[in-house]
Amino acid sequence: MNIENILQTAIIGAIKDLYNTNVDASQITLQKTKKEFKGHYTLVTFPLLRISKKNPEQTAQEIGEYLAGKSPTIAEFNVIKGFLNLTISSSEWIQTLVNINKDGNFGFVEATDDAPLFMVEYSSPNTNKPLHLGHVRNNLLGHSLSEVLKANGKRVVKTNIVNDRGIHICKSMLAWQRWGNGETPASSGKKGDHLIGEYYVLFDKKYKAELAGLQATGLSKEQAEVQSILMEEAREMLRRWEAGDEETVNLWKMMNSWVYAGFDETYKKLGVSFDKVYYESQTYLAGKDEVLRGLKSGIFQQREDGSVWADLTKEGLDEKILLRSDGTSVYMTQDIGTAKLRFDDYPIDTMIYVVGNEQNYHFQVLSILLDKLGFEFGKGLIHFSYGMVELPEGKMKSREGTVVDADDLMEEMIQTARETSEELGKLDDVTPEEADNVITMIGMGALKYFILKVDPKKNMTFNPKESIDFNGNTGPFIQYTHARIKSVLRKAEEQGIPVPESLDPNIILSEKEEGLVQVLAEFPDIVKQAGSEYNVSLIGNYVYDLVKEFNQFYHDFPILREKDEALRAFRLLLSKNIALTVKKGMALFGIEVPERM
RNA sequence: GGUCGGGUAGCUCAGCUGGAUAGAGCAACAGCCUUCUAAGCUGUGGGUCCUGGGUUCGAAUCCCAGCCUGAUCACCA
Repeated sequence: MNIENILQTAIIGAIKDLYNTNVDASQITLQKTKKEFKGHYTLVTFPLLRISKKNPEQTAQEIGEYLAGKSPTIAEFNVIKGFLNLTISSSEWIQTLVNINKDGNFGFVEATDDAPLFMVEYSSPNTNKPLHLGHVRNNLLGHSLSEVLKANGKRVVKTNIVNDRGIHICKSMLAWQRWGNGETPASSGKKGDHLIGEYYVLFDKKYKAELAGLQATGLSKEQAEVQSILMEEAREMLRRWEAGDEETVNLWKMMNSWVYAGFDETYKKLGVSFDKVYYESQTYLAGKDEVLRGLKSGIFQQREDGSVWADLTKEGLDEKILLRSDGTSVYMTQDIGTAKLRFDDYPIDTMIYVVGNEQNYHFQVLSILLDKLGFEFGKGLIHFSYGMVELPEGKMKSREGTVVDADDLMEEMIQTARETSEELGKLDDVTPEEADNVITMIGMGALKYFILKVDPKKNMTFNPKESIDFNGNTGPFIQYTHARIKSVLRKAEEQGIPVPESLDPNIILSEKEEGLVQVLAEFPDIVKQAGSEYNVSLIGNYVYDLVKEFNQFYHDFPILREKDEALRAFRLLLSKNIALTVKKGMALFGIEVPERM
């Protein structure tokens, strides 16, 4: 039972005794007191005037007097206009801190075997090019959301659907076959996904040259596209693949394995992982069966040309094609198939798709279709929709070479962290291995925090320069503060000052100290809110607040030089628990915090 | 054109289940290192919360209309 709940209950009791009326918690507006006023929590009395039948000041005064007289929790109160500001007693904050310290799982709920099962799909790469900045946001959000859900006591299966089939893959394959001279990741030293990406680009280049050549002979653009030999060869390759031609399939397998090795490296560096990976090459046929089943039961309709459609005009949407006239699958068909397989594999309660907001419509439709087909999670599926990542110069465009490659970006971040650290003479006293470790944490922390602190649904601007700024609301600042706290704790140990388990309840605390405990105590609510709203950015902004408050405190109130033993004990225990909470909060972002930096 | 987002300080972003004088960081300027880590701290300046209506004791927050902006509306994925 936290202080806010205690207050709420006390206020409900006060209203019952004073005005003989029963109210529930939702009718009580309790908020943190603004900094410029004295107090910890503020009761807004305006909504209660109907019950008290008195003016705001009188109501606030009456409730204040009642509470102060009855509850030892409340040390004092003041009334400003209709606002009742309540000051919680120091001993209550001290008890709160001791309780937090005792709770090894502070802020986290342990999952039980029958807890709701969430499946979180994220990443979803194509195998014809390396991951870029947009994927970075996707992967970080997916991973972080999974961690937040786990912290809320949910069972989570992280999944990835790899788009490993289709014409785009064939383009890379064809280009490699034609112009590759047998180049492999091993022979060239290139990362597999980058190697394949190069051949995809090469195909595009050659294709464009071919088109230009054809157009030079007087053909229109459309005519040239039809006559293109390269494109026809790519299509032919796709047909051979679908027919199971051994040579083609072997080439496909070999090149895909290079890409997967490359992706694995990137995922590892990003710190993301999956419990179950699906491949579209293995799921796209299942969707077709589902659509045919729907056709048979009259949910879908077939047109004269053989194509199958879903009529969603009743739902306010359009008609949607599910099978082409030649019987082949479209994107939606594949997603239905993948959903079915997942549903067969796991007792999913909630399915979450971490996919960019350009697919909002797609998921709206998917939800309806799955529901019509009888999948229980269909109606309740959640599209965790996030906005685009733009650069200060504008949108990323592969054609214009403004795509930021994920591997390059991470390397750049870590490199900058290294340069800055060396410049400042940090890490002079540690081994090169430790230095590398810390530098990686900082570079990756900067990147992850910068992206995750922004509300997912908003488009954001990623400024590489600013993201590597080590001041302000950044990952490194949080990591830095953590390192300082750990330093204090280390020094305390060296000096033989123990971090206590319990505290003298009669210590006189400053407002700053009480305020810090108050912020610390909010952590479980923030985790809960982030989980229920599927908005992970709340975590980052909370941790930043906590860390910032501590940093300010840290300058004004020396911990180890405090002469009063009891007060010093309090500050040590507070520091320890703030460090721990920062670590837990950052872990929800997949950000490591160093012991020293 | 239909649908769905977004619009808050010069810039990047919080705040949005309605509450007090709208907050951070960056950038600018002025201070603070014999002190538990200065990757820090303190201070100053900076606002039509897109506009106009409405609901309310009270609106950045809710409702309506409009403006700007992004996404989407394919036998692409």
